[in-house]
Amino acid sequence: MSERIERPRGTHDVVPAEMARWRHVTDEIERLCALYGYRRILTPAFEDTALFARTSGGGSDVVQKEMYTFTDRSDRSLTLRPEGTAPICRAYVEHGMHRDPQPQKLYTIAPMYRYGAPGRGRYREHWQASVEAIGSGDPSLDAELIQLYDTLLGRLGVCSYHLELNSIGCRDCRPSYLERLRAWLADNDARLDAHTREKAATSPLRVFDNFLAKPEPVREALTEAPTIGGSLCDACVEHFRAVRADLDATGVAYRLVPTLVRGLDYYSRTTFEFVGPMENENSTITGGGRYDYLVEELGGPPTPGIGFGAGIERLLLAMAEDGVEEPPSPGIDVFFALEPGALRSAVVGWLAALRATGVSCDMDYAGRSLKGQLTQAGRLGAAATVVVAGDTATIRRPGGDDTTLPHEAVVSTLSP
RNA sequence: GUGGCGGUAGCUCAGCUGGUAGAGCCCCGGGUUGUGGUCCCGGUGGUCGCGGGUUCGAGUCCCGUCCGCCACCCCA
Repeated sequence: MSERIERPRGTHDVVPAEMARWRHVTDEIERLCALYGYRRILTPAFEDTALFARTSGGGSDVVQKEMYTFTDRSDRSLTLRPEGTAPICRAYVEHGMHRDPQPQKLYTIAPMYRYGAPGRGRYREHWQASVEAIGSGDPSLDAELIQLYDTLLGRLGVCSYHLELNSIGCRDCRPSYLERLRAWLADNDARLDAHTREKAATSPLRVFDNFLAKPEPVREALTEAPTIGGSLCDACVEHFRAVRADLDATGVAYRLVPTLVRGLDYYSRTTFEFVGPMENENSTITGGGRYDYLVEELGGPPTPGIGFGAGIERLLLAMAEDGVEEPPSPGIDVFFALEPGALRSAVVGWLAALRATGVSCDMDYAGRSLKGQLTQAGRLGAAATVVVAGDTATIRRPGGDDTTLPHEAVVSTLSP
């Protein structure tokens, strides 16, 4: 035997046995997106490295240590997409969608790539639904998008989760907040630990990350730090109020988390995360927010936008965690089992004729005994099993009476 | 990337202080059975993650490496 080749670290296969669950999730996403007016878009798996380097932010973990970047044979720097928003915005600009009716509601379901340490619910290649509404700053759109995902969780049977919500301000108010925060961090430097100091130097907004893991004195100190919520400009306060009002109106529960900052730098105003029931730390099933400057940064006109990335694998884990039953996989219509001595040539013709009329059917290709063939019919969930003898065939249906027919009548009897 | 735990049949796992590999499920066959379910009998299937070392002898001990999981970190 040759040396065995295994799948690369951090990747996974979706085998047929899992496909019913997988399809259940993606079908529901597609159904909801259609219901909310989102249209599907497909973008390349790799992009110009600059697309992510410029938009995600140089200080972000994604850019700093998680990008799959490579040069092709012409020395172009390319990167396997780590997230879905920037590519969709790039396509929005590139195809002049800003000239189409606004907002453009777009979504994709596609694999994303991040070179991080793998674990449960954490993959180097993972699938995400990326749902984006570009071209409107209406706060109702923020709420609608959040409500869409909330509805998805409900439809999929996930109930152990909560929604964390925050506003991180805009161009007008965030800089002054940052200034105040920086000043506070400098004044209180002695009360911080090394980790927090490091964050304070690179991305001050993130000093609140992982709050619960910090030493008690540091936590105590940070509770005194100014939060963005107290520093929003009037427009941002009003926007956030309107978002919450819509969420209240649609019955979406949320927790205000004034320290919630997202991992990508392009966000502004509304940010949110849905946190699921998983035991380990990878329990964020969806994260998203508003990105009112992203399109502009990509060379388009000033254009607001909002979206989220929903991890498919984590959704599946959350469903498993909540004990959601597997949807029954559909069986085939007809299975042909041959008595010893029956001619296969006739059955081959019947299969083709029935399939042509839309009847799904199959027979044994493993040399099984009749009993084995009947077992196989059961495994395939056949609605009808046809036991083929020399000149006749007997149609069996679970719970029904057997019908024995001459060969000539088989196809017409089984056709719809 | 750092630290901790783990890796035995397709799956879930057993294998005591080193003596040369087992169970259940699955799969295949036979029998039973008023039909494809149940039950009974039998069978196929293992580079013990990989490589090296210690030893008369390694699944078992040591080193390296790969993979998984957990924590840190961050997120989907």
